[in-house]
Amino acid sequence: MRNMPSQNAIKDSELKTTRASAIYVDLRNAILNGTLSPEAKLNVRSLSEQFQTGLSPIREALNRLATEGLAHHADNKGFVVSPISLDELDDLTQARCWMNDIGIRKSIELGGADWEERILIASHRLARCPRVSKEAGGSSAAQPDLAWDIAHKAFHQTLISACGSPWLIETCSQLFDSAERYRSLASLTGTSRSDPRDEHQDILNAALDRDADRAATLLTEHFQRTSDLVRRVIGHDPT
Amino acid sequence: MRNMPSQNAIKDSELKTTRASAIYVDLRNAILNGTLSPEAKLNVRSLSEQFQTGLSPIREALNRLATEGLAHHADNKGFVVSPISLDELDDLTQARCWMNDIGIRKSIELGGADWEERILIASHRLARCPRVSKEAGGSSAAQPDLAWDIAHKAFHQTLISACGSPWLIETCSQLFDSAERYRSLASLTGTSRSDPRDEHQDILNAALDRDADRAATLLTEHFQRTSDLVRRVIGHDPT
DNA sequence: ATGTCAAGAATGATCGATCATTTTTTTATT
DNA sequence: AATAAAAAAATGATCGATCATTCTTGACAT
Repeated sequence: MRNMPSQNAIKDSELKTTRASAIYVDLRNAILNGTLSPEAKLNVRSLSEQFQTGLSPIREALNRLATEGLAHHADNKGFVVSPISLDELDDLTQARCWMNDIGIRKSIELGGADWEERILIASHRLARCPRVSKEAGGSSAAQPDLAWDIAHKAFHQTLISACGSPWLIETCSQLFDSAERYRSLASLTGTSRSDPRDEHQDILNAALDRDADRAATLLTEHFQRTSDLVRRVIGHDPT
Repeated sequence: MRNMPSQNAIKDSELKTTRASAIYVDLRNAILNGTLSPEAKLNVRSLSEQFQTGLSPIREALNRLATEGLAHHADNKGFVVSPISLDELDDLTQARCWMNDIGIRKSIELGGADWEERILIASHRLARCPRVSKEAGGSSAAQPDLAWDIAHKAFHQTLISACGSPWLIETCSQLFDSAERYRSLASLTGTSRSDPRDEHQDILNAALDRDADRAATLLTEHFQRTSDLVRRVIGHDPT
């Protein structure tokens, strides 16, 4: 109710696209990185002031978010940021395990030398990313490490990119984003666990070794471990 | 471009909900049953006349459909009914096989007596449904058999309903609908193949026998067979 | 004929006002 | 004080006008 997306009105994203699309992107990011808290009311008029725009673009953006599952909508009741729950976290984690299991096995089966190179590069870039933001600059507060998040997602998506199914790839992308929301809310971004770097490295090696069983197992354990961590943090303070 | 959803303006669905939601439902059905052809332009003004309403509700409905994947949208270019392709059909079929394989195995593992009864009933209702519409009544042309479609989906969804994953159930639902669009376009609704009734019956029996491997295999073959049929029909006339 | 470019038309996107519903506050009653 | 009904406020949904972009058309030059 009090958290608001950055007070940027019609800025970055606004170039080239429509207002509705720009706002959609901004709101989506705000939800994924926790700037907009679960269950926060998405008041159309308030948002239209914040974004210095009319009601229509806001409404269109909200409709997209609701269809996507990041917001909830009830006729004549308006929009709300989707709630989170441990049950949904479990469901999400299970789905990620299932989907990525298929994805990496298929990729190992079908992926060529180009795929190997791509996962190698993705892994390398992820390893190079600092886990926490530099805290430098003179502007606003310490931002969550966007670069790491991007590299992280790129790595996971590249792992399954050779599976041959656009549908599965897209689904995994959405699942990754939904899960990222939980990671953000548990403040696990970048500054993560014991050593995720090693986990990613191990998965990479298994994939390069074309050891499907090992890769799939490591990947599944990786998701499960992340989920457990999030659960531990979120499970305590009942938002 | 010429096919239009039934000229009903603000009718059935309009009760109780908002215009946007009612129109969303109508348009969605029109796309799924082929009334709106793939690639058909979804002109906002035309639609607003057809539905006797303003621009906003139409736009909201279209935004939802686009996010859902049933329509495509490009900024400043408007909306279009999503195109179909044999590639997408393959992708969709593969995804259905994967998802339902997991779903039915898990259901067989976790489902109790109540689940057995529910699939039995769903199967019975499906078997009872006439495969083609009665052609009776004095109104418009012979409608595709809506009742069968509903029972058909209910049967498949019930099969996986005990899998324990709301996410998987929802995903299968969306996949079913997307596939239904292909079935409709190939005019396979109700009046289907050699004998789908037997296929459904076999799957039911395997499920009741708790034979996961057999059930999963039959289910996969069922989807594959349907896909092949659709491919045969659509593959010829390149829409 | 073909290609280019400038109206003009069509369509998409946005705005602010208005209507409808829901929520909150106030008032009346026990 | 507690409850219920009524009024007021707030919010969601919709409308029609307007602005912006894209598409069409046709004059013109080559």
